[in-house]
Amino acid sequence: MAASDIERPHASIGDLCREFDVTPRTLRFYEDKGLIAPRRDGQRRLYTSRDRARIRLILQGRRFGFALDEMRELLDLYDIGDQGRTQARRVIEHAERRLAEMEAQRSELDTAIRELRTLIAERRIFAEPQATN
Amino acid sequence: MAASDIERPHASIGDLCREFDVTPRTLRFYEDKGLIAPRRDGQRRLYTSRDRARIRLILQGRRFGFALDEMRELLDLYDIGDQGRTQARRVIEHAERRLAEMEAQRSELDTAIRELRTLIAERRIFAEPQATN
DNA sequence: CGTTACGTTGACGTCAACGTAAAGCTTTTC
DNA sequence: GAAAAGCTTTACGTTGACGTCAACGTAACG
Repeated sequence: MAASDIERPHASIGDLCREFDVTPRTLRFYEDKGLIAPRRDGQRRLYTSRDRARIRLILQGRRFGFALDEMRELLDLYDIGDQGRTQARRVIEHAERRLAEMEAQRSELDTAIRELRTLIAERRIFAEPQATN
Repeated sequence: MAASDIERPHASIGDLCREFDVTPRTLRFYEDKGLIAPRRDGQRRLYTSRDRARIRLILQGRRFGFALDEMRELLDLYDIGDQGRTQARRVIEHAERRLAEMEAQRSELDTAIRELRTLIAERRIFAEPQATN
Protein backbone atom coordinates (compact mmCIF):
# COMPACT_ATOMS: atom_id res chain seq x y z
CA MET A 1 0.00 0.00 0.00
CA ALA A 2 2.96 2.30 -0.32
CA ALA A 3 2.47 5.27 -2.62
CA SER A 4 4.34 3.47 -5.39
CA ASP A 5 1.53 2.74 -7.85
CA ILE A 6 0.00 6.12 -8.17
CA GLU A 7 -3.31 6.66 -9.86
CA ARG A 8 -3.00 4.18 -12.77
CA PRO A 9 -2.11 0.64 -11.79
CA HIS A 10 -2.67 -0.59 -15.31
CA ALA A 11 -4.64 0.27 -18.40
CA SER A 12 -6.28 -1.64 -21.21
CA ILE A 13 -5.29 -1.39 -24.83
CA GLY A 14 -8.36 0.72 -25.50
CA ASP A 15 -7.35 3.17 -22.80
CA LEU A 16 -3.95 3.66 -24.37
CA CYS A 17 -5.44 4.00 -27.81
CA ARG A 18 -7.58 6.87 -26.66
CA GLU A 19 -4.72 8.41 -24.75
CA PHE A 20 -2.34 8.37 -27.70
CA ASP A 21 -4.83 8.43 -30.54
CA VAL A 22 -3.67 5.24 -32.17
CA THR A 23 -5.46 2.02 -33.07
CA PRO A 24 -5.13 -1.30 -31.23
CA ARG A 25 -3.47 -2.66 -34.33
CA THR A 26 -0.71 -0.13 -33.89
CA LEU A 27 0.07 -1.10 -30.31
CA ARG A 28 -0.06 -4.80 -31.09
CA PHE A 29 2.21 -4.16 -34.03
CA TYR A 30 4.72 -2.38 -31.81
CA GLU A 31 4.55 -5.32 -29.47
CA ASP A 32 5.21 -7.77 -32.31
CA LYS A 33 8.18 -5.67 -33.26
CA GLY A 34 9.53 -5.93 -29.74
CA LEU A 35 9.11 -2.27 -28.85
CA ILE A 36 6.83 -2.87 -25.90
CA ALA A 37 5.95 -5.86 -23.78
CA PRO A 38 2.87 -5.24 -21.70
CA ARG A 39 1.95 -7.70 -18.98
CA ARG A 40 -1.06 -9.91 -19.23
CA ASP A 41 -4.17 -10.58 -17.24
CA GLY A 42 -4.89 -13.91 -18.82
CA GLN A 43 -5.16 -12.94 -22.46
CA ARG A 44 -5.72 -9.27 -21.97
CA ARG A 45 -2.85 -6.83 -22.18
CA LEU A 46 -2.14 -4.63 -19.19
CA TYR A 47 -0.12 -1.49 -19.79
CA THR A 48 1.91 0.07 -17.03
CA SER A 49 3.37 3.54 -16.81
CA ARG A 50 6.60 2.13 -18.22
CA ASP A 51 4.79 0.96 -21.32
CA ARG A 52 3.15 4.33 -21.50
CA ALA A 53 6.51 6.08 -21.41
CA ARG A 54 7.83 3.84 -24.15
CA ILE A 55 4.86 4.48 -26.35
CA ARG A 56 5.38 8.16 -25.90
CA LEU A 57 8.97 7.80 -27.04
CA ILE A 58 7.99 5.68 -29.99
CA LEU A 59 5.47 8.21 -31.19
CA GLN A 60 7.94 11.00 -30.64
CA GLY A 61 10.52 9.16 -32.71
CA ARG A 62 7.96 8.54 -35.40
CA ARG A 63 7.47 12.26 -35.83
CA PHE A 64 11.19 12.53 -36.49
CA GLY A 65 11.11 9.79 -39.07
CA PHE A 66 12.84 7.10 -37.06
CA ALA A 67 12.02 3.61 -38.34
CA LEU A 68 10.52 1.23 -35.81
CA ASP A 69 13.59 -0.96 -35.95
CA GLU A 70 15.72 2.02 -35.02
CA MET A 71 13.36 2.89 -32.22
CA ARG A 72 13.70 -0.59 -30.78
CA GLU A 73 17.47 -0.23 -30.75
CA LEU A 74 17.25 3.13 -29.07
CA LEU A 75 14.85 1.87 -26.44
CA ASP A 76 17.11 -1.09 -25.81
CA LEU A 77 20.05 1.22 -25.30
CA TYR A 78 18.26 2.84 -22.43
CA ASP A 79 17.22 -0.43 -20.91
CA ILE A 80 20.66 -1.97 -20.98
CA GLY A 81 22.58 1.20 -20.29
CA ASP A 82 24.93 1.54 -17.33
CA GLN A 83 23.63 4.64 -15.70
CA GLY A 84 22.84 5.90 -19.17
CA ARG A 85 26.21 7.53 -19.66
CA THR A 86 27.71 5.77 -22.63
CA GLN A 87 24.37 4.71 -24.00
CA ALA A 88 22.94 8.18 -23.94
CA ARG A 89 25.87 9.28 -26.03
CA ARG A 90 25.08 6.71 -28.67
CA VAL A 91 21.48 7.81 -28.69
CA ILE A 92 22.56 11.38 -29.20
CA GLU A 93 24.75 10.37 -32.09
CA HIS A 94 21.92 8.46 -33.61
CA ALA A 95 19.65 11.45 -33.31
CA GLU A 96 22.26 13.68 -34.86
CA ARG A 97 22.53 11.42 -37.86
CA ARG A 98 18.81 11.51 -38.29
CA LEU A 99 18.88 15.26 -37.97
CA ALA A 100 21.44 15.42 -40.75
CA GLU A 101 19.21 13.27 -42.93
CA MET A 102 16.27 15.51 -42.27
CA GLU A 103 18.31 18.56 -43.17
CA ALA A 104 19.46 16.96 -46.39
CA GLN A 105 15.89 16.13 -47.18
CA ARG A 106 14.82 19.67 -46.53
CA SER A 107 17.51 20.99 -48.81
CA GLU A 108 16.32 18.72 -51.62
CA LEU A 109 12.78 19.78 -50.99
CA ASP A 110 13.79 23.42 -51.06
CA THR A 111 15.49 23.01 -54.39
CA ALA A 112 12.48 21.26 -55.87
CA ILE A 113 10.17 23.96 -54.54
CA ARG A 114 12.25 26.72 -56.06
CA GLU A 115 12.39 24.96 -59.40
CA LEU A 116 8.69 24.29 -59.47
CA ARG A 117 7.97 27.90 -58.57
CA THR A 118 10.12 29.09 -61.42
CA LEU A 119 8.49 26.77 -63.90
CA ILE A 120 5.04 27.88 -62.84
CA ALA A 121 5.95 31.55 -62.92
CA GLU A 122 7.40 31.27 -66.40
CA ARG A 123 4.58 29.07 -67.59
CA ARG A 124 7.14 26.51 -68.58
CA ILE A 125 5.61 23.84 -66.40
CA PHE A 126 5.08 20.71 -68.44
CA ALA A 127 5.76 22.58 -71.61
CA GLU A 128 7.37 20.30 -74.12
CA PRO A 129 10.46 21.72 -75.72
CA GLN A 130 9.56 23.19 -79.11
CA ALA A 131 9.29 20.36 -81.59
CA THR A 132 9.11 21.54 -85.17
CA ASN A 133 7.47 18.24 -85.90
CA MET B 1 13.16 11.58 -97.40
CA ALA B 2 11.90 14.98 -96.37
CA ALA B 3 13.77 16.65 -93.54
CA SER B 4 10.96 15.77 -91.13
CA ASP B 5 12.60 13.02 -89.13
CA ILE B 6 15.77 14.72 -88.16
CA GLU B 7 18.66 12.79 -86.77
CA ARG B 8 16.77 10.22 -84.66
CA PRO B 9 14.02 8.37 -86.47
CA HIS B 10 13.55 5.97 -83.59
CA ALA B 11 15.45 4.54 -80.71
CA SER B 12 15.49 1.30 -78.79
CA ILE B 13 14.58 0.94 -75.16
CA GLY B 14 18.24 0.57 -74.31
CA ASP B 15 19.04 3.86 -75.99
CA LEU B 16 16.44 5.67 -73.96
CA CYS B 17 17.59 4.01 -70.79
CA ARG B 18 21.08 5.35 -71.29
CA GLU B 19 19.78 8.76 -72.28
CA PHE B 20 17.61 9.16 -69.20
CA ASP B 21 19.47 6.91 -66.80
CA VAL B 22 16.57 4.62 -66.05
CA THR B 23 16.10 0.86 -66.38
CA PRO B 24 14.06 -0.89 -69.06
CA ARG B 25 11.69 -1.95 -66.31
CA THR B 26 10.92 1.67 -65.62
CA LEU B 27 9.99 2.50 -69.21
CA ARG B 28 7.90 -0.64 -69.56
CA PHE B 29 6.21 0.21 -66.31
CA TYR B 30 5.34 3.68 -67.57
CA GLU B 31 3.95 2.08 -70.67
CA ASP B 32 1.81 -0.29 -68.62
CA LYS B 33 0.52 2.70 -66.73
CA GLY B 34 -0.48 4.37 -69.97
CA LEU B 35 2.05 7.19 -69.80
CA ILE B 36 3.77 6.36 -73.05
CA ALA B 37 2.92 4.23 -76.06
CA PRO B 38 5.94 3.60 -78.23
CA ARG B 39 5.43 2.06 -81.65
CA ARG B 40 6.57 -1.43 -82.43
CA ASP B 41 8.86 -3.04 -84.91
CA GLY B 42 7.42 -6.49 -84.50
CA GLN B 43 7.93 -7.03 -80.81
CA ARG B 44 10.56 -4.41 -80.26
CA ARG B 45 9.63 -1.00 -78.99
CA LEU B 46 10.53 2.02 -81.07
CA TYR B 47 10.67 5.35 -79.32
CA THR B 48 10.11 8.57 -81.21
CA SER B 49 10.95 12.11 -80.23
CA ARG B 50 7.42 12.43 -78.91
CA ASP B 51 7.99 9.55 -76.53
CA ARG B 52 11.27 11.13 -75.58
CA ALA B 53 9.55 14.40 -74.72
CA ARG B 54 6.97 12.60 -72.62
CA ILE B 55 9.60 10.70 -70.71
CA ARG B 56 11.36 13.95 -69.98
CA LEU B 57 8.14 15.36 -68.57
CA ILE B 58 7.49 12.26 -66.51
CA LEU B 59 10.93 12.38 -64.93
CA GLN B 60 10.59 16.09 -64.34
CA GLY B 61 7.27 15.52 -62.60
CA ARG B 62 8.79 12.76 -60.54
CA ARG B 63 11.30 15.16 -59.07
CA PHE B 64 8.39 17.27 -57.90
CA GLY B 65 6.65 14.36 -56.29
CA PHE B 66 3.85 13.91 -58.79
CA ALA B 67 2.41 10.42 -58.71
CA LEU B 68 2.43 8.54 -62.00
CA ASP B 69 -1.36 8.59 -62.12
CA GLU B 70 -1.26 12.34 -61.87
CA MET B 71 1.36 12.52 -64.57
CA ARG B 72 -0.83 10.51 -66.90
CA GLU B 73 -3.68 12.96 -66.38
CA LEU B 74 -1.41 15.89 -67.01
CA LEU B 75 0.00 14.37 -70.17
CA ASP B 76 -3.51 13.63 -71.36
CA LEU B 77 -4.48 17.23 -70.82
CA TYR B 78 -1.86 18.28 -73.29
CA ASP B 79 -2.80 15.67 -75.83
CA ILE B 80 -6.48 16.45 -75.79
CA GLY B 81 -6.12 20.17 -75.27
CA ASP B 82 -7.65 22.68 -77.68
CA GLN B 83 -4.66 24.80 -78.49
CA GLY B 84 -3.52 24.21 -74.94
CA ARG B 85 -5.30 27.25 -73.59
CA THR B 86 -7.78 25.88 -71.10
CA GLN B 87 -5.78 22.75 -70.50
CA ALA B 88 -2.63 24.64 -69.71
CA ARG B 89 -4.53 26.51 -67.07
CA ARG B 90 -5.60 23.29 -65.44
CA VAL B 91 -2.06 22.03 -65.51
CA ILE B 92 -0.86 25.19 -63.83
CA GLU B 93 -3.50 24.80 -61.15
CA HIS B 94 -2.45 21.24 -60.62
CA ALA B 95 1.15 22.28 -60.26
CA GLU B 96 0.20 25.00 -57.80
CA ARG B 97 -1.61 22.51 -55.63
CA ARG B 98 1.42 20.28 -55.66
CA LEU B 99 3.57 23.25 -54.77
CA ALA B 100 1.32 23.98 -51.81
CA GLU B 101 1.68 20.39 -50.66
CA MET B 102 5.42 20.61 -50.91
CA GLU B 103 5.47 23.80 -48.90
CA ALA B 104 3.28 22.26 -46.24
CA GLN B 105 5.62 19.33 -46.13
CA ARG B 106 8.59 21.61 -45.75
CA SER B 107 6.93 23.44 -42.93
CA GLU B 108 6.30 20.17 -41.10
CA LEU B 109 9.85 19.12 -41.72
CA ASP B 110 11.11 22.44 -40.42
CA THR B 111 9.14 22.07 -37.25
CA ALA B 112 10.41 18.57 -36.69
CA ILE B 113 13.98 19.67 -37.32
CA ARG B 114 13.72 22.49 -34.82
CA GLU B 115 12.22 20.21 -32.21
CA LEU B 116 14.81 17.54 -32.70
CA ARG B 117 17.58 20.13 -32.48
CA THR B 118 16.20 21.38 -29.22
CA LEU B 119 15.89 17.92 -27.76
CA ILE B 120 19.45 17.11 -28.73
CA ALA B 121 20.82 20.37 -27.41
CA GLU B 122 19.06 19.95 -24.09
CA ARG B 123 19.95 16.28 -23.90
CA ARG B 124 16.29 15.53 -23.54
CA ILE B 125 16.21 13.30 -26.58
CA PHE B 126 14.58 10.02 -25.69
CA ALA B 127 14.75 10.88 -22.06
CA GLU B 128 11.81 9.36 -20.30
CA PRO B 129 9.96 11.74 -18.07
CA GLN B 130 11.15 11.32 -14.48
CA ALA B 131 9.41 8.31 -13.03
CA THR B 132 9.88 8.06 -9.31
CA ASN B 133 9.20 4.36 -9.78
C1' DC C 1 -30.48 -14.22 -21.65
C1' DG C 2 -29.62 -11.57 -25.63
C1' DT C 3 -27.07 -7.62 -27.15
C1' DT C 4 -23.26 -4.67 -27.15
C1' DA C 5 -18.63 -3.50 -26.12
C1' DC C 6 -14.12 -4.82 -25.88
C1' DG C 7 -10.57 -8.03 -26.16
C1' DT C 8 -7.79 -11.94 -28.43
C1' DT C 9 -4.83 -14.41 -32.45
C1' DG C 10 -3.84 -15.18 -37.23
C1' DA C 11 -3.20 -13.91 -41.60
C1' DC C 12 -3.81 -11.73 -45.90
C1' DG C 13 -4.31 -6.85 -48.13
C1' DT C 14 -2.68 -2.05 -49.07
C1' DC C 15 0.15 1.54 -51.41
C1' DA C 16 4.11 3.12 -55.14
C1' DA C 17 7.34 2.43 -58.10
C1' DC C 18 9.70 -0.33 -59.61
C1' DG C 19 13.35 -4.93 -58.76
C1' DT C 20 14.16 -9.41 -60.03
C1' DA C 21 14.05 -13.71 -61.83
C1' DA C 22 12.56 -17.03 -65.52
C1' DA C 23 12.24 -18.55 -70.08
C1' DG C 24 12.42 -17.63 -74.58
C1' DC C 25 13.13 -14.75 -79.00
C1' DT C 26 16.53 -12.49 -82.48
C1' DT C 27 20.37 -10.01 -83.85
C1' DT C 28 25.12 -8.87 -83.67
C1' DT C 29 29.91 -10.15 -83.03
C1' DC C 30 33.99 -12.94 -83.10
C1' DG D 1 28.14 -20.97 -86.23
C1' DA D 2 28.26 -20.30 -81.44
C1' DA D 3 28.19 -17.24 -77.78
C1' DA D 4 27.06 -12.80 -76.15
C1' DA D 5 23.87 -8.72 -76.48
C1' DG D 6 19.77 -7.05 -76.33
C1' DC D 7 14.98 -7.57 -76.67
C1' DT D 8 10.37 -9.73 -75.29
C1' DT D 9 6.41 -11.29 -71.81
C1' DT D 10 4.79 -13.05 -67.41
C1' DA D 11 4.65 -12.77 -62.79
C1' DC D 12 6.04 -12.78 -58.10
C1' DG D 13 9.01 -9.98 -54.60
C1' DT D 14 10.29 -5.65 -52.05
C1' DT D 15 9.68 -1.92 -48.37
C1' DG D 16 7.02 0.05 -43.83
C1' DA D 17 3.55 0.63 -41.03
C1' DC D 18 -0.06 -0.56 -40.36
C1' DG D 19 -5.57 -1.77 -42.32
C1' DT D 20 -8.95 -5.11 -42.55
C1' DC D 21 -11.22 -9.05 -42.25
C1' DA D 22 -12.35 -13.64 -39.83
C1' DA D 23 -13.62 -16.18 -35.99
C1' DC D 24 -13.76 -16.41 -31.48
C1' DG D 25 -13.79 -15.44 -26.09
C1' DT D 26 -15.41 -12.67 -22.13
C1' DA D 27 -17.79 -9.35 -19.53
C1' DA D 28 -21.09 -5.96 -18.31
C1' DC D 29 -25.69 -3.99 -19.17
C1' DG D 30 -30.51 -4.04 -18.98
